[in-house]
Amino acid sequence: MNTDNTKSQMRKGMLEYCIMLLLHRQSCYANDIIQRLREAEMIVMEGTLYPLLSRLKNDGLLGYEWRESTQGPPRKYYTLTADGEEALRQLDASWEEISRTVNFLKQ
Amino acid sequence: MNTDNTKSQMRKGMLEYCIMLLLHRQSCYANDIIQRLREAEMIVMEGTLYPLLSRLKNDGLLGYEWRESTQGPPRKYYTLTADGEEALRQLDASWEEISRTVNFLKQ
DNA sequence: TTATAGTACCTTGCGATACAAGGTATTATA
DNA sequence: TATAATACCTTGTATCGCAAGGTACTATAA
Repeated sequence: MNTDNTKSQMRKGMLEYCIMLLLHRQSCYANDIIQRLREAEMIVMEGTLYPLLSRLKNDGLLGYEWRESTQGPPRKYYTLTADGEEALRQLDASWEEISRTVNFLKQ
Repeated sequence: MNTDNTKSQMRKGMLEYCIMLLLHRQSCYANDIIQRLREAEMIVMEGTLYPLLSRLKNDGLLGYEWRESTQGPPRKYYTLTADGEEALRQLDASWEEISRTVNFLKQ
């Protein structure tokens, strides 16, 4: 029984949405995001996150700026662009639709 | 902006769960499932559904039986097995967890 | 009887993406 | 000066949804 696989599949598509929800509230750099999503019980790997952030940036949904750190190398802080905020609103709607679907099917 | 792509990604992982929710209530054959999920606003393609049903059957989560049709060729009706019911309960828990995560991130 | 349309099942090839593993660069500390 | 810690990124693999194409059976019309 591969429930773990299905479970991870269920979480897969939600990742972008969750990351955008996070960035809607505050700018973050990669390790911030990993940390905060872990607190929200969603595990993300570095190898997943970096390409995903690049993808969203190339799509114009995210921007970033370098900030110095007192602890090590500089950090790349990502922020939602106006297009990103608009996309997030559409994803909010998609999430609502999925919720409705599941609740409908659960009767 | 590829919101459609992200939206479809969001739905991706939910498909198995939704199909199992459906089969929990009644046995269905493929076109039944496509029809009923469409009513629940979740679009599924044949090329997606058939391999998915085979996968779940091979994992022992679904069984099937052939039934004659008055309208054409016989139909393959799928039903949740006991293992399938158990897996569904675990997916219910995963869905609850994802809901909590999203609501937590939405504040 | 034969041809056509409808229904139902399945497979192949492609693209997208999460993840594991490995790599590079910068900074602080021993 | 060497090591550890932090931070960024890339490559290779496996999975999976989807579009397109294919086979088979049944009913209907010519």
